[in-house]
Amino acid sequence: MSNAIQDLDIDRDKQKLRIWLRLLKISRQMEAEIRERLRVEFHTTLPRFDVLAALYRETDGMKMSALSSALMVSNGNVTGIIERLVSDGYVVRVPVSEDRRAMVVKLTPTGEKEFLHMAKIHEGWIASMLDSLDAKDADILVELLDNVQIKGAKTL
Amino acid sequence: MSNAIQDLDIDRDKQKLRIWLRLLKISRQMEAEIRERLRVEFHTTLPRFDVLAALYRETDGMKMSALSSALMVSNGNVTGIIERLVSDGYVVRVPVSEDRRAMVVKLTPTGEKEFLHMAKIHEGWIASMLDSLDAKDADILVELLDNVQIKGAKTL
DNA sequence: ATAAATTATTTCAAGCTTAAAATTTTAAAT
DNA sequence: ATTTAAAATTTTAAGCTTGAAATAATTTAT
Repeated sequence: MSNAIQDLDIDRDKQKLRIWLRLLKISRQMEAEIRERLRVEFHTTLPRFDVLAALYRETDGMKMSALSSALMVSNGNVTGIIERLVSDGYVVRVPVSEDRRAMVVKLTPTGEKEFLHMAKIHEGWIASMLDSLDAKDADILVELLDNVQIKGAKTL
Repeated sequence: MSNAIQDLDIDRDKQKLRIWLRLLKISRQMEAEIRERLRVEFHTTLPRFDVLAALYRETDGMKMSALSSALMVSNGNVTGIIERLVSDGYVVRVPVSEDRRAMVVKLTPTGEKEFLHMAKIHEGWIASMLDSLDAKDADILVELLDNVQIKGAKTL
């Protein structure tokens, strides 16, 4: 490979790195803000919110393993979060009759009500945080992001 | 406000939410992959790598408070990470003569050498993960991301 | 000079997170 | 039928993370 082409590759690598660092900064800023608001407004945490959101989409409930793979976190992690949600009455564990190893987790009516309340307000937070983005840029961004494929990573 | 305009606002909110969810998915996928590779290849963690990266940029070292605000994490968090880096010989704590409350943290030669080694390989990981992004789209994306301002969040 | 407020850092308790090991149950192979 | 392998989940140990409280030192106000 010629030196000129090698230099181009290095520049490309640096540009990808820049994209990653910028992506990381934005998502960390937004995540920190969301965590803070969930804590102050709703006395809850992002992992708990994520679990409720996943369960809301599945009316019939989810197995522990389905939850952990949907959220891309470890099994043991979900165990702990569910324990706390159960003791708060937002979620129930139901044994699966066909498979005595498995547990299905479902939202309680209380959990569903609480999630819907939070989700509505949460959507407003996101919109206000991304206020600087005009409709045209948002269209381009959504298109670009939808087409990004992370090579080497598990595809959720 | 007319119903038609209200509907547009709701659509805009949903689009912002979609951008956020997509952004979050990408950064979590990449972060998970990077954490995994740091663990397997270098027996280290992302927070430790982040601290080394911050210290590498500041030859004269950083105070604990400067580190925690640069990384957008709590003071107590940095305390623990630095403790482990010190016991591994990658970092030293130097008392500040003018202010007996403060501590300056610096890379040791070992820490710098180790960081440079990892950083070079890390850059390659990022580039390969974002391989699906062609140069043209990468240009547009970097431009868009650079202009995003997160309203209501602390600006790093 | 003294008191009060601020700043730098650490400690603490609680929760999040992971990988690895252990349990229990189911399925497959012999 | 028995053994073996695979799957679902929990437990455990270690590290990350936070907010709040505690310490210690500096700065500001009186």
